Amino acid sequence: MAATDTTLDATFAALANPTRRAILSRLLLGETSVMELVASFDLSQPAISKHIKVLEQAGLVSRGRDAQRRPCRIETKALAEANDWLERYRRLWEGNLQRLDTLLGELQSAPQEPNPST
Amino acid sequence: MAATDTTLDATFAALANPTRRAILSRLLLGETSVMELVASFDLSQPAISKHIKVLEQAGLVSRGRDAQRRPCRIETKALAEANDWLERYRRLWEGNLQRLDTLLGELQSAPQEPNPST
DNA sequence: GTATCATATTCCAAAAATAGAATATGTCAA
DNA sequence: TTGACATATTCTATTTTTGGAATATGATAC
Repeated sequence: MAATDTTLDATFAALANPTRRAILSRLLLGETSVMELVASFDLSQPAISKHIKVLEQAGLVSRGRDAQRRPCRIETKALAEANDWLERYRRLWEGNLQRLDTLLGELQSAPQEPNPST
Repeated sequence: MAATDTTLDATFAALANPTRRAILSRLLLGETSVMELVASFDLSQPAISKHIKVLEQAGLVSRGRDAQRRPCRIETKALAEANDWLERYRRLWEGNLQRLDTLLGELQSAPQEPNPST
């Protein structure tokens, strides 16, 4: 259920490119063909096809078939896995900060002297 | 407040490497010096220093000073921004699926014939 | 000052990412 | 069939990433 190292590598690497993130944005509006994406992105058709391939191999998009078109749609599983990884870190670390805050709060509850410099 | 394209590029690219994610894991246990990381990772000291630099430039870690040591600690801001980006997509897309489910549910509430193949 | 330890940087090589041009494949319509 | 359109792949060049060896810098101890 948890993402493997390799899966996360592919997912984060796919998300590290602004064109690919923009493609995902576009796909939020609905299934989109390659040529539609080419029209939006000032990149050659092969370049867009390759970006789609990267997204597909990372499991972030899947393809359908509509006559000659191979419409792309977003897949949330890989997105959710990357999300889970980040969430876990964020929570653990914010847990640390929370404990630090608590500690500092406790120290402050038993003050020795007023602090001169703020 | 929202992450720029460039920020997200750097953050996701930094997270796309398993060694760098492992470094972040280690940092969850607390501030760690470069040499401690070198001891854990079967990579040369320069290699580790460079990974730290990537993480630092992505805003994922910051450095302190402890005599000759430059301990690394995790920074949550960049992590949170990447997290927000993913969350937004996940929610929007799951919203789409939700609406689709609703639509299918509505269609099913007014059935024409029993469905023969499950 | 010098010696030592921790870290950073430079230099080099190998591998991967990115992009376009040309070309191949696949699908449909007539 | 052929022609047209959508997409994929190959080839090539450029850039970036990754890593190690050697070296430089920086901080401390003496």
